[in-house]
Amino acid sequence: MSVIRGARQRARIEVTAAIKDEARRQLAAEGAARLSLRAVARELGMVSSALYRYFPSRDDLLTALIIDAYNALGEAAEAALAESKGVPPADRWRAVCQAVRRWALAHPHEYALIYGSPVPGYTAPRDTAAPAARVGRALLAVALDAQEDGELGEPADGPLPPGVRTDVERIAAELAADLPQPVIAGLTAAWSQLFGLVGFEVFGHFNNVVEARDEFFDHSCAALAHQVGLSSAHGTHGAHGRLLPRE
Amino acid sequence: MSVIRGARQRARIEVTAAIKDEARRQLAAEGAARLSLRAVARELGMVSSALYRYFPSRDDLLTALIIDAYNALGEAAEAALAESKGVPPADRWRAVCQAVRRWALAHPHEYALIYGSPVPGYTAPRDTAAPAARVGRALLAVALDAQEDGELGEPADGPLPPGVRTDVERIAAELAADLPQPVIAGLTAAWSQLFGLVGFEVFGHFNNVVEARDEFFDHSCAALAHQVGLSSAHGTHGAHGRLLPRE
DNA sequence: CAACAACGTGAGCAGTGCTCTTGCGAAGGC
DNA sequence: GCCTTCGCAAGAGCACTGCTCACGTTGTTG
Repeated sequence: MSVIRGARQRARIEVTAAIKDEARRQLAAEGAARLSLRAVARELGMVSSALYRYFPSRDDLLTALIIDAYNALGEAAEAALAESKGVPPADRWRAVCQAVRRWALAHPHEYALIYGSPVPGYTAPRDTAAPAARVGRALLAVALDAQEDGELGEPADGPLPPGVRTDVERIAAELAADLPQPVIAGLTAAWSQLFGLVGFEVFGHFNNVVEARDEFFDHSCAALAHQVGLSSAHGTHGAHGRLLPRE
Repeated sequence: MSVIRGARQRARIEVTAAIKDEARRQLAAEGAARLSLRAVARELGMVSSALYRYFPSRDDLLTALIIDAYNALGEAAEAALAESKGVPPADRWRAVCQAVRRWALAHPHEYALIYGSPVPGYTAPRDTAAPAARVGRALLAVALDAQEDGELGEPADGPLPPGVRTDVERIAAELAADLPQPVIAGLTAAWSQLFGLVGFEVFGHFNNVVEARDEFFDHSCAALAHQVGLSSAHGTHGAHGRLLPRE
């Protein structure tokens, strides 16, 4: 299984990786719309038709890049989660959010590929589901660890509508997350709202509106943490110097 | 100025409108990526090159559609604002949010055009700024009216970071909005977070996660209203039957 | 009426995704 | 060791795209 069969399969793996690398380069430079199979092949010194031995279509290449992007973003979030072990839950939350934001700002076209308009066919393949869930799982882990340490309050929202309750119960069962129902609901909302904040910044909707991007994002994330039920230690509110070094 | 000069100018206006209509049709049917100048010209019974007398390039056509989409969404939000005059501020807030969501779900490709990945050139023209601001202004109007009626509380967030304060002061001056600073900050965040919620639903990120979309969105919007400082009347929480008829 | 500008036409260029046939060289069974 | 099979690259080609340009036609205006 994991044994390398021969020179042929090894070459195939290498060429596939080279194609993805070059495609990612063009994606980062020009955006998904400008990504061209022929240009990738040209840069790699092969004929365009040869590329179809590795990816059945342009959309399949894009799908591969989508999965890679989800994984890269997920890794960034998980790294922030691991590094912030031990700090107060609200600060951990902000650390994970900032990691997501930083990755998005550093890779705007890849971010647009996964959280912008769904371009290939308008239906995401099944393979993207698991990588796409990694950021959400990282956010959830913050809440889980906070609960373990007894630092998780319950958000004082109104009662959950019945449909939301069944959704929340299913989510709790799937992820084996033994959290209060309002926390899971708040977490789901905060998850999407985080990408609202990040998307607005990356896509330029904050131009001429918000200039102090760093501070505004951090402040808004603190509010999100509160909404989820993560108690914030007073005083550490504006001091994100140690935890989140600038660049 | 407003007098119609002759048959020629009248024809120009009509043809321009016909091109935009057909383009909008193809946009709604297939998405921005599949929109083809030649197909539009073909459908209109003219030669593709003739189309360049009206729009200098494909991107210019798309820009026109973007402005139209911003205006259509803005009108939907403003209509909800006008219709909900007199109801409690939190309910008004939810009504405007639901209007935005409904328009987005009804016009997913147009929504993707304006709030998805920025496709043309990666820099939005200046003409889009004013139409793009209409939804934000509608949300702001809810807070302004609430303040007039003395129904605006102050969100109990931490103190605003200094950079955010200057941003907020500039926004308050530009829009002549005499609101508490934390309200403006919360409003800006809620504005972007609203599009996080809507975008996740339209783009399918809630698939297999949230099924009770209507209830979840309404519940989350109530939380957003609270974050802004709009006091919600208890009891009307889950009853969105009268205010927001299903379809 | 004549000059001009706006407009529609068709050919053409460079580029795209994708298919198909052809030939070559490595992998594996006898 | 030979031979068959299969994976792979090459090249031609199809249908399509955005866009340009020279050419007539036609409404507008001095």
